[in-house]
Amino acid sequence: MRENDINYLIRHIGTSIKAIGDASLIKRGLTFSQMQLLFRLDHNGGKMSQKQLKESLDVSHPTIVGLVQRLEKKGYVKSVIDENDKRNRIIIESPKAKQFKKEMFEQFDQITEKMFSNLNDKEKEELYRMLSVVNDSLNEIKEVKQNV
Amino acid sequence: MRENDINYLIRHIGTSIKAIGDASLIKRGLTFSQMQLLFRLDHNGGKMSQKQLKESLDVSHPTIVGLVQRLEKKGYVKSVIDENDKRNRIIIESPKAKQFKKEMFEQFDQITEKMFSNLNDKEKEELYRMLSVVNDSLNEIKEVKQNV
DNA sequence: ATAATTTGTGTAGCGTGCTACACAAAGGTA
DNA sequence: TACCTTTGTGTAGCACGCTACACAAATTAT
Repeated sequence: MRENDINYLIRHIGTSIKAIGDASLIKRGLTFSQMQLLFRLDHNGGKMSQKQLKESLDVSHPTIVGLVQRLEKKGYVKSVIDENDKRNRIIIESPKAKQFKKEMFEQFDQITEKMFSNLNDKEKEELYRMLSVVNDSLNEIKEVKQNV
Repeated sequence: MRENDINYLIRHIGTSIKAIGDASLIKRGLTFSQMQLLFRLDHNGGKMSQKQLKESLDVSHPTIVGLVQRLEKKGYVKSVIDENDKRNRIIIESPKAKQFKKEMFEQFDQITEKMFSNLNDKEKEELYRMLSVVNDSLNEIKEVKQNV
């Protein structure tokens, strides 16, 4: 076992998670990444600035712009300029999102639960802990690179 | 902790691995995914069919086509039609790849090692084991979906 | 008050993953 | 032999990551 085997596996799992998530959301015209955004938005009261969303999901700002634009086009989200600070774009859960969110989120939980069903609770905790350690290391590495 | 926190983390780590890998390979004009392909190719004697590569990396065939085309354009790989079976495309390590591979692979090992340096050997083994379990579950889920 | 900087966003363009469609080569069947 | 199926590739087109560049609004400094 080499370290590269782990990162190959992580990347491969990431792709699979996305594929399975996308497949089970296709009926609603949503993708896994779009669902993650709606999830965060809802758990923050259904109203966040684009900047907050970017930080919550930890992606680049062009990525957020794309996600929001596609969600808005499909009517899951409305976006308006903040009149108090016109640099800010405020993203708001649409009535359509509110209407479907209960069943959407339940379905989503079911899927994600199934993905890890072959690990027991203790293992899941341990997996989460180790992944957090790795994630922190990677963030440090990225910061160092930025300072060079 | 919820299952979705794990898959968020996995996807986020995957993105970070790619970003760090890409950044450290940019001097050679390579990406992390391209490097993974060169790695597999080299460990299989420097000569594989495109089909074999696709299966080894477990990606779709259009993905392999893209990777190979970009690597060939940069001279890291040569691709020829198999005269015995003209459906097959054979991918061959170029002299340039052979020349640089020792230092490239050493550098690559260093980077990947650093990513998991905050876990001890036992933890790495355990992480690898649990990820393998999850990966197997996901492959099963994907197969079921295909049969529907 | 004016100029310089910071902040938040948008666009362009690329790599890499995917599915869907198309096609030629090879193999199997009538 | 002629037809049908399988196999391996290739292309089109999309989503979603990213960096680099651009710009207006807000803030800070002179």
